[in-house]
Amino acid sequence: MPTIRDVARRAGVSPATVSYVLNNSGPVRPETRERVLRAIAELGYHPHAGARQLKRRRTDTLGLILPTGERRLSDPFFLELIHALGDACAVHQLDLLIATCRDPAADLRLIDRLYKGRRVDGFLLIDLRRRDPRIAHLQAAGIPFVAFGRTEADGAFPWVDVDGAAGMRQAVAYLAGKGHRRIAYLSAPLTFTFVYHRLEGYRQGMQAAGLPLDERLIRSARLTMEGGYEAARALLAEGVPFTALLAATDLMALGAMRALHEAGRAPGREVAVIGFDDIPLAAQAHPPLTTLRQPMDQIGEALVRAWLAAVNGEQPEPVLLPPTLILRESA
Amino acid sequence: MPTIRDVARRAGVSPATVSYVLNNSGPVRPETRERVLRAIAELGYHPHAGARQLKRRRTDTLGLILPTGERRLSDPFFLELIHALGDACAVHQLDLLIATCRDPAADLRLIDRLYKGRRVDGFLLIDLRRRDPRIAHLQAAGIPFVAFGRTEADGAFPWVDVDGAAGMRQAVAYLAGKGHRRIAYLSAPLTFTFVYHRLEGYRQGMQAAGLPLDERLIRSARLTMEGGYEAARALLAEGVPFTALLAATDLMALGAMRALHEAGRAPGREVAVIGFDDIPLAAQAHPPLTTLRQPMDQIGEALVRAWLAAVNGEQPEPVLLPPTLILRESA
DNA sequence: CAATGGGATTGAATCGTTTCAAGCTCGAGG
DNA sequence: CCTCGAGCTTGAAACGATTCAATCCCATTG
Repeated sequence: MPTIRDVARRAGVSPATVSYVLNNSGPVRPETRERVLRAIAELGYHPHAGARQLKRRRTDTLGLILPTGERRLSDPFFLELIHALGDACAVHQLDLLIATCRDPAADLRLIDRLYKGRRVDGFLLIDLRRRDPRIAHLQAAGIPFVAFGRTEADGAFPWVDVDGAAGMRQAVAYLAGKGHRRIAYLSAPLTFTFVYHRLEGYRQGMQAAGLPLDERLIRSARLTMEGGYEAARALLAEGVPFTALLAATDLMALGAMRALHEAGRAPGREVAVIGFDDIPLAAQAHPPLTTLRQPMDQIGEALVRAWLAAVNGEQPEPVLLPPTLILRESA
Repeated sequence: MPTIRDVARRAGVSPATVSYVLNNSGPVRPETRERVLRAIAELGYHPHAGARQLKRRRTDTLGLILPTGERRLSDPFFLELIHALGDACAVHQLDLLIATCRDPAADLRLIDRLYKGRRVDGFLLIDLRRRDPRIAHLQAAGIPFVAFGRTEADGAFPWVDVDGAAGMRQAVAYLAGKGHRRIAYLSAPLTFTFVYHRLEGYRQGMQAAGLPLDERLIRSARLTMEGGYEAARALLAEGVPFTALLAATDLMALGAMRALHEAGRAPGREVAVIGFDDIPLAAQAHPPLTTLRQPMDQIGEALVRAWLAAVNGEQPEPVLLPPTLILRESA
């Protein structure tokens, strides 16, 4: 494999000059630059990442930790997120390092190992809890990071999030506009911040629409298809009347639709259903699921941008992106 | 951040000794080792990845490229795969670098950049086509890799795969054993090797069971839920009789179940349905989907193991893992 | 008691970059 | 014709580990 010296020799210059050309630092005469570039191309030279890293004290690598213990992230949404992140990283010439962590207690150690071992310049936190110990740890250790999602305190740390409350308000308003008055809501354990915000949005929406808030219409279930199915079944079994149903995630909405089908209350026709996320499955459901789309590309881009700022020692402003109501046939 | 010299100074030894302790290379007296380990712990020292990389000519990093162009990998199966890989990497103290590539033509260049820039020691190929240009490229360039899946030629390269043909044979045998004679099969574009193998397995299974092969029962569709839905609908619309249905993937099976429901032919009761993959959604379907489970943990482990061998210059034997028939209520 | 030998330890070179300070070239100005 | 300085270019010193060869220590043996 050619090194910078080989390039230098071939171009008849010194390694320093090659470096200047590579990084656009330092003044280089156009014809010299030309010669260097030609030599690079001819040799198929690529700078050695480790060596650069050693000297520049930068890895240009972003660390993403996938929790895989209690709640294994099997929601297809995360696959979309990974794709979006990968794309955004590519745009900014960054690499994406993914680590999994079975033991939820061990992820702090994993973070330390990756950062102190200079494998990554900083982290991207996903799957945030309302009280998230990772935040304090990272802040205390002075490790740059950006979170996808917020914590309860909304303390001063950089995050990017989708405005779940606004989304749900919009959904409720839409349903209310169509005459629905009894709108059920499938929530989930409030450990996760986004679940909490979305529920708040529902409440605010109901209030804004002047609709009474019947707590019996609010159910908590697991964040899976099955969770949605069971919650909807329970709701139907208890005979609490409702004409529309909002779910915290698409997956739950899909499960709920299943329950409605089985109960003979055709989703879309007899009961309006709206989900959240717009996973690929949503469009393929029957009927196609009306949902609030998370702007994946913007999320990826915002996260990476904020991450870069954080790594450069800045304090990037939080970013709150609006979801978009995608009207399909389920509502 | 402490370096190896700091540790050495604190332990009263030379950097060389610390290195020996860290890597278990070279002889070190127990009490010296003890002192060094204490110093490491006290300082919270982690070796600098870049520096090691530079000297050892190893990154201990495995590259995974997610194609994201034509066929964006939105099948939840890939999320499971990523998890399994991450876990296996953790076991072997490796890091997992994920890159996405929008332009299908550009992935060869991406491979070169990552490898020649010594960001990874080798690659993991997924989503294999029957004729896959990446194989030739990697072989020609002498870049270590392991594929998840095979190509048509089954040329001499290391791969790990799940025996799709065996799985489908088993599924057909199971159905035949229950008295089914007319078993429909939802296939997909044969570009992907696994699709081809699974179809072959179906054919072999039918033959082995002494069942007639009615080509009208074999449909090709897209590898999505919608694809399965449409294919099943077409099948029903044409009135070709069948009492059981096999699909190339769970996602397709899920779509087909939807079509059966709509046509009033209750899956599980009136039509037996079997999928392939055992994605998390399968167990949550209604009825829960009988399917062939891919042994994710074994796959991850086998891939990483083979990858390590390949990186060490060996020619690891291909590994063909058997899927397991998971009986649920759909068949 | 001196020589020997093997295990433990160390000094120094090296991996491939970046970057500072120093050097070179060449045209303009005195 | 010399000096000066701007603009390019370069030599060499890091960065933080690994590893070979050399040295040191100490117990054993003749």
